[in-house]
This record gives sequence, structure tokens and C-alpha cells, in this order.
Amino acid sequence: MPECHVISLQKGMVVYNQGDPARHWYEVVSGIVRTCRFHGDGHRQLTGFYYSDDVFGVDGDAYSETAEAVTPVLLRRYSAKCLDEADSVAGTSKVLQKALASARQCIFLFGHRTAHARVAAFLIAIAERADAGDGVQLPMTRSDIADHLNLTLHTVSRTISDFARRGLIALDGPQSLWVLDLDGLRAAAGDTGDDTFLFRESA
Amino acid sequence: MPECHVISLQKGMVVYNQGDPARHWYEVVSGIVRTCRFHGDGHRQLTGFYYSDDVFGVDGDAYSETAEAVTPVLLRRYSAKCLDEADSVAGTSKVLQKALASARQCIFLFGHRTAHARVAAFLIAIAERADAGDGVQLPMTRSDIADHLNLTLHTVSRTISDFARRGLIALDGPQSLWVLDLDGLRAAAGDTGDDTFLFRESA
DNA sequence: CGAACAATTGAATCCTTTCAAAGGGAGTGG
DNA sequence: CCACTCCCTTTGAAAGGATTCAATTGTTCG
Repeated sequence: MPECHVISLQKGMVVYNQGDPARHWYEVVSGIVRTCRFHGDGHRQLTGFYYSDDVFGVDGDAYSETAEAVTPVLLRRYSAKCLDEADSVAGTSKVLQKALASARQCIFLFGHRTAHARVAAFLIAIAERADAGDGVQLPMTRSDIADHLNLTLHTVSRTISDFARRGLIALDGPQSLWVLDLDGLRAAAGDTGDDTFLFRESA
Repeated sequence: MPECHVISLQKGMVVYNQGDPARHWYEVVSGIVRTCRFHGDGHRQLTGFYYSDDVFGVDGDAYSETAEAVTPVLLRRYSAKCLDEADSVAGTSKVLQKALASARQCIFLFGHRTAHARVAAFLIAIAERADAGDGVQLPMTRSDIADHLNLTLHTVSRTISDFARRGLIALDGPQSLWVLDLDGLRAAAGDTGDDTFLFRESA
């Protein structure tokens, strides 16, 4: 896995644009990145949030999505050639597996039928990968979350408020919350327990 | 890519179950396969339909989904070990790329906001990979389509009927149709033209 | 022919969106 | 330091769309 450059980007900056030739793929060192597709009718679909050690930008020829910094980020940039030359380069498979796991996480969220279920599943997912130090951070906007869950920002806001009202979570400003009742959230999501069948590592 | 067995399954039969150890992955020779996740609340999410040359069952440790035959199918079964041993085996990367492309196709469908848009996008996708010989075949049930698009079978049925009423398609029984107005369908989907940025092969 | 299953359609309900407005926090400039 | 602006968030009310409940039709298979 050669050709690794480290890149620093400020909040809101673009890593690459949908349609650009996919010359690199990226690994998050710190901060959060979002990837989005823009549909023909102009609306935005957010296909993932990427945290430390997550990879994004794994595409064949041209990028299928735009990638932007949600917070200030540090990235490692790798040459995409090693994905084309493929199996000769060590670690390629792991990168693709990570990309696949990210895609499945997105699909998993969409599998939930109602706004309450989708938002609950999203909060659980965020809480699970958060450092769990002092509460769960939501650095992305309500609009980002909405475009990720295929809802409007109003519905997202209402639903989060409702969870707080019902005592499932406690809000500490719009970007920070505590999970008070994980089982209650899981019930709202319609998921039993650990059905996070995404891409279980075996090695 | 060693250890290839050919398997024949009748309509409705299970290839593997969600949660089973992922000892093999599969390639469709003929027929159609569906993969589904069952959520905690019992409802089914259909994560993909697989046609000739598509691959499915690419998982790390345990299968994240159940796979079933939609029609009678012929499959090639490969040992999953080559995915774990990974980069040493030639062709591994291509398999993962195909799996990633399938996942992105699913995400793409969900990116559409309304029932009309999702059904239209689905029909376009099916029509594109159909042999285009004598119309588009829909061997799966309305319920399958509904669980794939996160709609009810009623809404799917109504929407398809509506497309037929508006002259975008012509129905020849529930399982067969012609696309009369592809641009009209695309407009209904909210997609301009070829924004099928999924996983463009470069090699 | 009857039974079982799939698809279609109607009507009422419920949920999400849309339209509209107000509150809150960060940053700038007077 | 305060006022002002801008953007994000929250919340209300009305409108629209999908689901639910219910019934009918059509097809396949025994």
C-alpha cells in the first residue's frame, strides 16, 4: 500500500467531487467526512459518515459521490492504482471490505420503515462508534442527517425532540446528547439487539 | 479461484440463512436470486436481486442476509476462504467490487424520495439489465419489490398501475411489461440521464 | 371445480412533508 | 459591549402521500 500522503482539510471543504476521476482513496485519521450523491432533480443523498480508520473514495473509474469534511479532518490519501492492479497488492481486500461494510451500514439504516425507527437506528449507530466519553456528539447538521435518512430536517428535529421528551435521550445542545435508555431506542428502531450483520471480520 | 461447485435450486429455495457461517460466496449462472435481512420487528428488507454473473454471499464471518431463489437458478459456489486469505488469490478484488456495486445499486434506489420515484428507478434498473428481448420481466412478486423499496405491496401495485395508466409502460400481466416512455420514467424517477455512478470498471 | 396465493382497487387513517414563523448561537461591525 | 445578521434548530398548522383495513378479481394447482 504505497503512495500515502497526509491531507488536512477545513470544515466544509471538498475532498473530491462526484464525477472526478477516482485517482485516490482515503482513510480518515481524525475528524469526520461525509459522502453525498446529487440526484438529477437536485436533491442530495448522503451515503455515509466516516470516522477514524474508515475508508472512502473506493471507486472504479470516476467517483460516484462527492466527499466533504464535516469537521476539520486529517486524511491519508492512497493511490487508487493498487485497487485496479488489485490482487497483487497486499491489503487491497481489506479496503474493499471496509467500503462494503460502510455501504451495508447505509442500507441497514434505510431498512427501517418509519422516521422514528430510522432516527433511532442512526443514533444507536453513532453512539456505538463514538468514544462514549462525554456523551454522543452529532457534529453534522440536521439537514445532513435528514439527507442521510431520506427524511426532511423538520422530521429529524421533531423525532429527536420526541425521543428527548420521552426520556430515551437527553439533549445538551443540538450537537450533543446522552443515551439514557438504549433498550428503548432499540425498541424504537425495531431492532432486537445485535443484528448488526454488516461485514464481520473473521481474520 | 478454486473450489467451484455448480448448484441447482428450485424457485423459493434457500441458498443460505442470515447468521450462517459464511463459508462460500456465489455467482449466478442463470435465474434470479434475492437477498433479504430480517429485522428485529420481523419485517423483511430485500437488499438485492441477482442476475447472471452477479455475485452474492460475500461476507466476512457470518452471512448478513438470507439468500433465496426467486426463479429456478443455477449457481457457482466458491470457497470463501479465498476472500479471507485475500490478496494472495487472483480475482478476489473483482468479486468484492461486484459486491460493492450491488450494494450501491441498492443505496441508489433508496435515494429516491417518493414511491413513484423509487418504483420508476427500480423499473429502469430492471429494464437496463434485462435482455430487452420481449419486454421486461418481473419474476419477483409485488411484495418482493415492496420490501426492496421500503414500500407496501399496495403502493407498489398502485404506482405501477399508475405508470401504465399514464402510458409510461404497458403491462402484459403482472410479471411482464414494456417500457414505452423511458424519458418519462426517468423524469418520474427524478434522475436526469446516466447518473448511474455505481462502480465503474476501469480495467 | 375449489382452494390458495398474488394482484388490484377503494376508502379511511396516520404519518411525513410543506408552508410558515419564531427562537438561539456564533461571528462581525459599529 | 451591544446590536445586527446569518444560519441552524425548533415548533405549529395545513396539505399531501403512504399505509392500513377491506373487498374483489385473477391465476395456478391439486
